[in-house]
Amino acid sequence: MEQEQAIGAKRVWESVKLYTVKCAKCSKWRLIPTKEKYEEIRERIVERSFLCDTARAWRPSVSCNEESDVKQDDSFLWAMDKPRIPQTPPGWQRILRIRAEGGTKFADVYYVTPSNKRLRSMVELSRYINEHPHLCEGVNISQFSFQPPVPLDEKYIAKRARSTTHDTSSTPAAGFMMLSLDSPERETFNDGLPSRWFVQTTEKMPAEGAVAADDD
DNA sequence: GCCACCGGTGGC
DNA sequence: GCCACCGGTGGC
Repeated sequence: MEQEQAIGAKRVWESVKLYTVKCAKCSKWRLIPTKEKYEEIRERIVERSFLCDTARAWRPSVSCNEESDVKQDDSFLWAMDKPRIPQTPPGWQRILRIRAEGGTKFADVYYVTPSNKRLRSMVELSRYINEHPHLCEGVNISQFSFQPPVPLDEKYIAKRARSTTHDTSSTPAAGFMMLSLDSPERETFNDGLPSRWFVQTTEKMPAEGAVAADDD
């Protein structure tokens, strides 16, 4: 039997590095330790408000009296995520890729299948499920959502290809990211933004992987 | 040659 | 007007 050797070969790089959710009571940001936990919270945030108390499950000492885990300043790129996105089925990955600043879109969502195939849309997904029933037992399309987050800083996206040719040294959006969830209390944000999830990245990163090594 | 990334567009 | 979908392509 061939192992999953091939799986490690393809590197799938998630833009989001950090996840945070806002306490519905004190409005402070609490970091979420894992993507899995974050997805669990995100799925049910509307029904179950997130509180600092919730974070005690992994951080017993935390309370509303403590300072926010993260400051909402511009050292990060923040994006609002959507609630009710289903938890990713076991064996699959839901990947968020943030695009470079100044483009026409903010982010792409895709799923990586148990056989390490990258799917870009519901069309591709349902085709895959049909063609690989043995890999997709107990899985159906209601468990998937390609809904991307939106940038908190709307200037991140160029509204449209404009005549103004700005020669930005367009930095790759790759960086440390933080995905965070606002409290679900109010239904409308400032300009009727639909939900209150956020993603953050740090400032510019030189390039993917460039930082890691001191060379050799 | 592959595939990550981006823009175009058709359907709503 | 928006956005889901997918084709093109540039960089590896």
